[in-house]
Amino acid sequence: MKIGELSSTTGIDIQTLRYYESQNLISKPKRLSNGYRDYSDDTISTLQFIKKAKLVGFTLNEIKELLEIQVTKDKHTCHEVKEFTQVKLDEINHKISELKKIKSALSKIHQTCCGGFESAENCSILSALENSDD
Amino acid sequence: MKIGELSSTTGIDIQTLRYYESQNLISKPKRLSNGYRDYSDDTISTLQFIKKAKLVGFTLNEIKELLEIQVTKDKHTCHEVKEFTQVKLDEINHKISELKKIKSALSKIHQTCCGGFESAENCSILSALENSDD
DNA sequence: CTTGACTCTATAGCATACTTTAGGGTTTAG
DNA sequence: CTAAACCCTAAAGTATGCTATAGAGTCAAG
Repeated sequence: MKIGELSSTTGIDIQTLRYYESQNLISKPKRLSNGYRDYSDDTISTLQFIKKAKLVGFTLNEIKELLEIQVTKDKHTCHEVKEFTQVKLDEINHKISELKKIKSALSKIHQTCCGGFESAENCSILSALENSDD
Repeated sequence: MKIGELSSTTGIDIQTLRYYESQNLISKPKRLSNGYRDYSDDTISTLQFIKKAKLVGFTLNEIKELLEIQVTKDKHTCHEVKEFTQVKLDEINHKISELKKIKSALSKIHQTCCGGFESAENCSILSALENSDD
């Protein structure tokens, strides 16, 4: 699979794919005899993961760490992996709970704010958050 | 409340506070007779919201939009607010569901990966995501 | 056999979100 | 009254994550 196909499959710009390679987010692909990059199908799921992780606020470096989770004799012990995944799980739980707060505030605005003729209560995200009792 | 106190209260750098002001994320505070900024307590909750929204991947511009939600005679109609909050709610639901997928993959690694002596199955985030059937 | 679409490397530029620097005034404790 | 700790503006610099440009080779169709 050449870079153009990978790009249209994943919706990630060709330049960005080369950039990700330079940052070691995706492994260096084989090359065709003419020097063109020749990607394996596995790369697609890596890139889809990168897109999703970026969406929810992980940096490229954090994503690299997530992709590097592995237990190998010479690199990472079980203990390290357990510890790292726990830290990341805590982070993710925190993110989910913050998103839920923002969600309930927005829901409140969406549902009640425009009930009457310009009823002004809970019309700002901050007041909707403050009054949230869930 | 002077800028230093606001900074230590919120954990946001003084320079960053002035930057947020310049980007109109927080409103311009009153000034003391000596020209020092004099913040009201309201600013704290705005800044806490900014921190949380940043954490979950909103840009400063998106955060500004969220903070600007208001139904006012001359600016935003109910319809606009309804539409905008719906779009943001969809985005947030998407983020939550992506976070949950990553969470369940990490959980799987955390729980099963180190069960035996370097059992190698599901030890990468991608294989844990692929095998996820929830 | 050439033209247009594709690929390559290397480098420069850009948007976002800070962060630091320079140069200066203000306040407060000793 | 001075030194440390605080505040001010304006402008330059930095890190991250792309995005565009230049200059060149490759390939497939007509």
